[in-house]
Amino acid sequence: MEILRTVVEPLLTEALKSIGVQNAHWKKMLVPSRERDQGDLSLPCFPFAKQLGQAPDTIAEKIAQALQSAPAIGEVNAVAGYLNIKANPQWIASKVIDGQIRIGDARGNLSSNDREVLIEHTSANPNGPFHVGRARNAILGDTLVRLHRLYGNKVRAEYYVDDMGKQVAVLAWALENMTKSEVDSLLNNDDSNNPQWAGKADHERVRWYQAAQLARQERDDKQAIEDEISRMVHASENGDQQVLQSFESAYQPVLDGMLTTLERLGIKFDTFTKESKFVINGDVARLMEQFAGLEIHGTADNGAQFLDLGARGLKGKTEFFFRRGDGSSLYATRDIAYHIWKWSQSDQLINVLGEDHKLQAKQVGLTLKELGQKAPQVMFYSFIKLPEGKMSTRKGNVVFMDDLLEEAKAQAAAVVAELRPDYSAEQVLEIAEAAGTSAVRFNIIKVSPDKGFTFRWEEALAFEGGSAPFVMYSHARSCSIAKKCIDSGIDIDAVMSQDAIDIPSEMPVGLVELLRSIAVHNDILEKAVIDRRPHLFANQLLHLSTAFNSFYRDCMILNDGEVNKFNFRISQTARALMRTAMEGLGLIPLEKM
RNA sequence: GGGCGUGUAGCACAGCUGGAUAAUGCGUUGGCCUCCUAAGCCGAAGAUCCCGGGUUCAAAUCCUGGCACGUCCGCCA
Repeated sequence: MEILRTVVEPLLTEALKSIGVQNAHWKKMLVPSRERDQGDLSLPCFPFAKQLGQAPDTIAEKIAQALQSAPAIGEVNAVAGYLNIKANPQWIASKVIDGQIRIGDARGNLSSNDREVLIEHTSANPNGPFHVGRARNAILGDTLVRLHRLYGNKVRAEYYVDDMGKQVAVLAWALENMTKSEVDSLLNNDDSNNPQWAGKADHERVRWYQAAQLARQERDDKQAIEDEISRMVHASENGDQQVLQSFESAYQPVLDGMLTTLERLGIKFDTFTKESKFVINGDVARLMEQFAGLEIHGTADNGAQFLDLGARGLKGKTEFFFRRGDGSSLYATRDIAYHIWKWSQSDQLINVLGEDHKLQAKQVGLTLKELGQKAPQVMFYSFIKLPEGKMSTRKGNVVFMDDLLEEAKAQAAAVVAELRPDYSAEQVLEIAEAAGTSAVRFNIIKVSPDKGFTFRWEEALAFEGGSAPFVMYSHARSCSIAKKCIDSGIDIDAVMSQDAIDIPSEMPVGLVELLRSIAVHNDILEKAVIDRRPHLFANQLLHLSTAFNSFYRDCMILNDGEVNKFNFRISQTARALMRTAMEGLGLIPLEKM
């Protein structure tokens, strides 16, 4: 609780001086209390024991007595060698009532500094529909974008389009050289695809891609196919406009289909940058020339070139190849050119990458440093597995995002229809869409990115406990009560702007817990943003919602047509915080559900 | 074989820049709707924090050695 720390630190400095502690090392020992019942900030007194020649219990006791009181400080107690300080709930309440709690805006309308953060995420090869595994990148990346905006940063969300290389070449080749019946027969007429996605290019064209992959292994003329694809790949890497154009017409509809899926999850990008840009404009060629002059540069027998990053701390295989024997560039080389360009666009770079890219990211980072540039920050995430094992399109062991979202909506609709029998069918579907997509997002956001994650339908579609609908429900309740106030003729604007609001001297536990949660809300947002750990904020929103529900139980806002102004103001603050936090996580803040 | 990551109640997951009685949800279980949305609230039971050693006043957290799982170790992307 940082707002409490600013008050407590000077007082604690004095108190510690009075018992003989002069230096300020203790400041980093003053931490949020682990035992929430005990306090908001705690100072373990064990390290002072040796210095003062006294028992930690005694020291804690002495500090407690020497600590000057202040309006911010509620209880101070000394327990088992800890000095525990609890904020005065009335003091927190006064801060809330005075509007001193930052609400924020995840849509980016409240940027409070001029730095711009460029967050690159997703950047999936445009060769097929998103499955749940690939979507973890998009959901985490978009959440990071939103949280930065909520925090007050200017953000640019960027998609790096892989518009050259083998994967798109295969897709382009297939679309130009294979008929539908060929594709169908190669895939054994197995159309397990959901017919609902007929006409959606990512689902349609991926069949050509898959069929081509089989053709490359099975067909009699497979060598000819390979030669042709190889020719296209190399032409693209040399910036051949005609080939690049044919690639684009192959992948663009696929990419559009993928983006449609993401849009349903509230995910949007500000800019798209094509990989070929840096080949065409000569950056890649110049970069390779520059590499050749570096002291860690090396050349293989066939003329391929590399940098030996072993000298820069890379372990394992230390040769980082940036140029093939035939002189063409490699993916990582282009990625470095891309990063140099990105640094010209922004002060802070963040990439969201799967754990399989760790080595490559390390190589790019070290090379950028070798060139005198900074390495980007990276948020890595572990892969999503299915209970049956690794997700694999080839083996058909895959859950498509489009199907998941449909299923989520259908199951949510069943729940809504049962819980709210009086709602119209249209209303039910609207709520179901919001609850379903939010649930899917939240399910992925709330776990730590570096934790392996097993996708289970029953968990993704759980609509209670620690889920998005739980949060949405708390928020909807806060909206409902406000609406009720308006409906009973109360001028809520007047209540909100009224200066003197009495703060009750007695507070029920639900209210106190809500105030404490509000008081740490922005601390946790900051930590989640700086540490790139969105799940921390997801957790906070869960706590805030739980606290709101307890407050709602304990504190009547509307009683016999009379509004309790204090409770109403607290409720409205919580409502605003829940709303912006939900937007920050990409959940849809319905006002009624 | 080497690098990196993960291992915490039946299940899932938080805590990991050392600090108290290891938090939360599901599941199990007991209560609460004549009272602002019960998708809710309140209570109970449930944990050798993967294993062994070490550092420390203090280890789930740091070091070290194992084990298990994931991932990478392409002149692929």
